[in-house]
Amino acid sequence: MEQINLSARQKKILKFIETFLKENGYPPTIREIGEAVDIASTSVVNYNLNKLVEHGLIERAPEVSRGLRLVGQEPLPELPVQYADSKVVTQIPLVGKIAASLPVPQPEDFGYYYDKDDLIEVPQSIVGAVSSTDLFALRVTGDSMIDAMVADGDIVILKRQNIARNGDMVAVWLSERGETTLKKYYLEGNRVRLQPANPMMDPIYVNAEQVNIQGRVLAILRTVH
Amino acid sequence: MEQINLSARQKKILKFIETFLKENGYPPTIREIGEAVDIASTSVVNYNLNKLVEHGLIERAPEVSRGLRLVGQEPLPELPVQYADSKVVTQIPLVGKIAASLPVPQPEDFGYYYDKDDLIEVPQSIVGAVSSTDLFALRVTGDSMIDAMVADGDIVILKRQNIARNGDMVAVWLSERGETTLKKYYLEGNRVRLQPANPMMDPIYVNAEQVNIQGRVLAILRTVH
DNA sequence: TGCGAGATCGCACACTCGTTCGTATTTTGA
DNA sequence: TCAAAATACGAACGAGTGTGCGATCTCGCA
Repeated sequence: MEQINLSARQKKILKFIETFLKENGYPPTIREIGEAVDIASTSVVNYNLNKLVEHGLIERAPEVSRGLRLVGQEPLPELPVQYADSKVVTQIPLVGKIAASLPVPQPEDFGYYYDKDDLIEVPQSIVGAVSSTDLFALRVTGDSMIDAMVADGDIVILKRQNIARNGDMVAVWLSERGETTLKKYYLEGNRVRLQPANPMMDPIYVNAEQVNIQGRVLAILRTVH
Repeated sequence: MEQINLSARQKKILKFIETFLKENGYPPTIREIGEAVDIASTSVVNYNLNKLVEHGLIERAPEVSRGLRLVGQEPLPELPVQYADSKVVTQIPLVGKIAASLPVPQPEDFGYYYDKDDLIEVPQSIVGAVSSTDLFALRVTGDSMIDAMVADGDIVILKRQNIARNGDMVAVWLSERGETTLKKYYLEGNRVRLQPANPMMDPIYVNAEQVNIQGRVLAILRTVH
């Protein structure tokens, strides 16, 4: 049995490819990998990717953009829940908070273990058949989402995904404004119309490349005391 | 249900994306699709891909090479989960709708039988130990509750009670105005201050005898789509 | 101290690939 | 039958993207 000896960078790269693929349905580019794991030079990413090929962990198609494939795809660790014969509740990790001034927490920020206190229970009738590993929840802090009809203390239940369909309610990071917001998403040409849920508020328009979709909003939950 | 009507080309494209993805692990480019289905122009492929997006069969990431994803091809739906022994959901009847112009439905209005479709499932962690016979749910219609941060289509989960403590969020019927509203309740002397959940809105003051408490709000649930 | 292999960096070339635009052809509906 | 809408075409632009190369850095080892 060959001993696999990966550097920290190579592990990060592998991990990133895995999550990127799951979220987007297509592999990342060399530059996207570099940005994600803090490598300035594309050639270094290329170098490490070739190392991963040598170890047999990935395959590459030469001269092909996003020409990556994971081999030996390991299943993602499951949430700590029991299976039973009837379906009722999905447990969703409450992984952080969301505010206008904060970017949405990323998976590497919280890893795959969750505090038991930070599990939100949601009836499956609400989240549907979405895989529970794609779900996460954030607590809203501050009143900055008022135009999305979301109050301080509300819990937003999201499906992690980076692209959306028109009309979806999404959590987006606006790079130019340095701002997180919840809006309805409409791609119109090469700009995006972000429409507040509150019908009395006006939409804002942003160039598509400045809109980073963090997840699609499935539900909003407010408990009063 | 909308009838999906695909042209032969669009079917071929969809089929090709599927097999290409399975063989390569990454999606095809527009030109690869064109070559496979005998389309000379990339713009025609682009055109038909957008049609598939309109039908909700694929998703596209703009300006991204191979930025395709099939929808409805998700990995197997997660197995439903549940605690082995304890009961984790309470079923609450959705007995009607609530709007500013309507009084809250009374028990005699809906009796003790409910349509099975009109049962809302709520985790017990949200409603606590409240007897399920005291619980009911209403669907908000219209935008009249915007100042309570409650949108059209939201579901309000209530405990039926006629008195409230200061700070409770309650559904009240204002007899003088002929109006139903959701507010925070504060008894101040012999008048009542009703404070909107939205901190930007001002409270209203009503004589105590004109305030008919219909129930205490336990939670508000909003599902998107 | 000196050496050499592995790892990293910056950069630029050339190909890849989504998008756009003007035009042509086919289909649709009154 | 005619005009509008839908679909198709071809070409070109420009940003996206993999690759190659020389230089620099790190670290173990003699």
